[in-house]
Amino acid sequence: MSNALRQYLNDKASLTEAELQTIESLATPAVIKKRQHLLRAGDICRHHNFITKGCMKVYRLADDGSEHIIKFAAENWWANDRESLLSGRPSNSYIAALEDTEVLQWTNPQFEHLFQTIPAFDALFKRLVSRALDASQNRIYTTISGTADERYRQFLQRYPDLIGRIPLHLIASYLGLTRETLTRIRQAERAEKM
Amino acid sequence: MSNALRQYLNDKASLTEAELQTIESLATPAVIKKRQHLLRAGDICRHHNFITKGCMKVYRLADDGSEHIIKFAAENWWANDRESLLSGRPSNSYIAALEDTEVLQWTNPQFEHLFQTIPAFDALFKRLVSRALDASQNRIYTTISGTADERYRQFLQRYPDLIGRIPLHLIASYLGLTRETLTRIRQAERAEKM
DNA sequence: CGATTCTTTGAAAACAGTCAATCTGTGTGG
DNA sequence: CCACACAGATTGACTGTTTTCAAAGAATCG
Repeated sequence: MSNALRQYLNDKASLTEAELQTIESLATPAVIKKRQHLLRAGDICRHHNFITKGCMKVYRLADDGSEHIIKFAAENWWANDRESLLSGRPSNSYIAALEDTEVLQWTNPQFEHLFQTIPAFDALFKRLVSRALDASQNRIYTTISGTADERYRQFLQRYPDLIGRIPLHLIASYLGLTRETLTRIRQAERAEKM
Repeated sequence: MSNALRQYLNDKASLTEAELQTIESLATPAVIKKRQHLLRAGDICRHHNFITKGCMKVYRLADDGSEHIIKFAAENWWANDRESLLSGRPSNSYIAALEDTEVLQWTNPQFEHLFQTIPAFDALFKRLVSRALDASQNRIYTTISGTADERYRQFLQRYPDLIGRIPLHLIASYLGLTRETLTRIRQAERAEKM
């Protein structure tokens, strides 16, 4: 089994060897090839997915068929529709692989079991959800307060490792822009530097 | 002491009378008059604030001095800068009263103590933070995917109790619009219905 | 009443979206 | 190895939406 998870957990929490093994033993590995879906709207999200390799997009489709990216998730990120996963109701979101991707999966009952038996794991997730909420609020702020190019600059700062890896039209979608507008922003930026 | 908290907690969690009393006994009431601040950017957020009466805005100031509303909080809502409260670092946000407002306050150590001694309280907050994260992601989606008037309609649906209570220019700020634009959207809506 | 605060209006300018076409690079199958 | 298809990026002209600025009209409060 990949040790990406081990490194991640050791980095983020203090777990005993036995606890690590319990967590690992409940995980099921899965491979999602580029362009394949891990989840579709209407389906119920059944797993917590930890990405050990590759990259995915979490997105929704608007009534007019346009795709809007909620988030990207590469190595050491979690990709799932929490709302569906925790409520058992159908998902509003799609999750698809942007590259050949490897994930580790746990069902929600398995996760609950881990929470109850491993306090440090419970604490880790409290922290993660809490941070995710803060990050989400920050994104709301930049989205409502900034112009298109401020949003793009913020994205560059926050996710430098994603640029070059993710097609620009998907970044545009994440930022709430059309691909053409993003092209023009980048063009203007280049002009500025000369 | 106000029993708004009691009703809220009984509604959201199963707590014994003794647990309720513990929670209440640690709370400090405070009154914030209309237009007064509960928190300013640069200060450290020291309390979890539960609103028992009134209404507040949580906002940030952009470099150009413009105000952008992160959220509104009326009765039975929590208003604080979580990032500052949990990290101990200075806040980026302001919190101000839109009406004369009464809150109950707990320090973070008090909250941690409650989490550790009252499992149902811990579970309640896990749920709250989790839901808040889902709501935040949903708001991001509507913000990046919708037009100004779709965002406004969504707001009406989601927070019908806030309209009429909160000045329109603040709602515009929440939606990432200018007040003039919101006026025009509402005008168009009215025209539509005739 | 006078002073704020809030809302509306109009005209012009800035901004972002749409549509259609082209260009680029990549990879696949013949 | 070439030809073709395909995904991605760019460009130009045009349209539509939103902001900006300036002003004035309601509403509320002391």
